[in-house]
Amino acid sequence: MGEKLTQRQQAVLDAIRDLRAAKDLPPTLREIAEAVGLKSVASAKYQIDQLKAMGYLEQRDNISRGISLNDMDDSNGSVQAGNQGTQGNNVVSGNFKSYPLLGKIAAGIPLLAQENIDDHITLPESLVGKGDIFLLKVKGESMIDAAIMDGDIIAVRQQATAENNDIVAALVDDSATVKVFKQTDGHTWLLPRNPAFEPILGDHAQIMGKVTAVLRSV
Amino acid sequence: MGEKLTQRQQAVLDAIRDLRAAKDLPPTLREIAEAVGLKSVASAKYQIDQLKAMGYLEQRDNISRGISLNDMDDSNGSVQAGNQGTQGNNVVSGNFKSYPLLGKIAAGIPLLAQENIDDHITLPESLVGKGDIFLLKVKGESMIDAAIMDGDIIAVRQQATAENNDIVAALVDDSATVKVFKQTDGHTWLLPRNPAFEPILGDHAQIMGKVTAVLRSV
DNA sequence: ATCTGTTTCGAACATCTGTTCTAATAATCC
DNA sequence: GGATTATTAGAACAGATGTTCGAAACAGAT
Repeated sequence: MGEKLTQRQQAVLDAIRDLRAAKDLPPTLREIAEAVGLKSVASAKYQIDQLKAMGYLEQRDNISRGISLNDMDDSNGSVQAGNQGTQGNNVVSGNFKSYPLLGKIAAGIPLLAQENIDDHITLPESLVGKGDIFLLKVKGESMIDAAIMDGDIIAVRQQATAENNDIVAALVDDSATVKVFKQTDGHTWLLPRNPAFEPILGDHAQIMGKVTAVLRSV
Repeated sequence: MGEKLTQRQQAVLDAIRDLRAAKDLPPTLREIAEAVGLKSVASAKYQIDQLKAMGYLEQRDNISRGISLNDMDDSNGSVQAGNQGTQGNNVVSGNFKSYPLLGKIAAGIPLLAQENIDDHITLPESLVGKGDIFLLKVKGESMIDAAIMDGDIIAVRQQATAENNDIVAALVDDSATVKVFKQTDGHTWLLPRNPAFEPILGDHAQIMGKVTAVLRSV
């Protein structure tokens, strides 16, 4: 079983792991086929059979979603010199979670209360980071020089305070805003990253959290 | 949902938890029916519907083994409307696919050949759009005014041509670059969105595709 | 090119699985 | 007891899912 994995096989294994994490449920053959770009279920099954024969996974007969991965990380001999480097820089893999997308913030209600939640989006945790994360849709161009555009979705890690130059989401007059956090001689400022906008005095603002990711669909 | 559970309901919940633990897979309605001693699938479904209405579990429509228990720790009886942001129960929305992250582009080789693929990332299709999508890691600041930073990951929909003002990924001298596509009087230009960079004559460039999404971890 | 082995596809099929209906049974209340 | 509700059962159906087969597409070697 020490064989080297083809790119397709690696993609299938990655897809199984990610899909399982994303939905908290092992994928079906069709889901695998679609995720990997195979147009036939039979092709997915073919790949599964190969990987099964190589010992990379198990599949229970005739059981829906009966695929389970076998942990065979490294330590396996016969690792050819070939593709070792590719696995190192895993940008995203593994943990997926469902994050709430906040809509209009209602005054006097806990941030993550049902009333504030518009939707849920499942994303890789490695993309948005650990902690209590929620999502916000950016309105306006005040942060354009920080490469955050109108309509972008930002991930925010909940925290009551921040450090200088952090990009934070804050609640000012019951509406959420994204700005750069800056504290000087006793005052808190929320700075835009756009010359056309004015800094906001943030002494009475409530820091929602720190921006940990930016997502944009164009 | 403060109702008291009947014996049968408790048995169903226990069975779901036990079966899931035993096989590392949520049970089907028939498996539940057998475990609890119900002779009809419909009876199991009836119980599931009850528990679902009471909020003890979720079930995804028409998805096999789509039952997941809701953590409602009875430790505190006063469960007010403002439920904590229990991240656990997903409202998983949309299709997930595994997309290849391209690394260094090798000359004369099809874009999506094995040699070019560094990794795979599974993302919601709704984020990156439909079509043949691949991912690229952005290097450099040439698109900063389009809110694309160094280190961002972009999703690219493969297509050989583009329309004016599209943001495209193109292959120039065997290296990938992200620019704005512009065609004027017989010439193709690849325009940066940063005054510090010069336009590139793209007549001999190969258009890889159009940028459909931008992802950034900060 | 031809051969050979691998991979993909499409379709048909069998089975698993969720859904919906009706009727029968059990439990509860008056 | 009778009436009402809750629960179970059965069957038929629809959809999801795994399996199998043959042909086609593909890649690599001869």
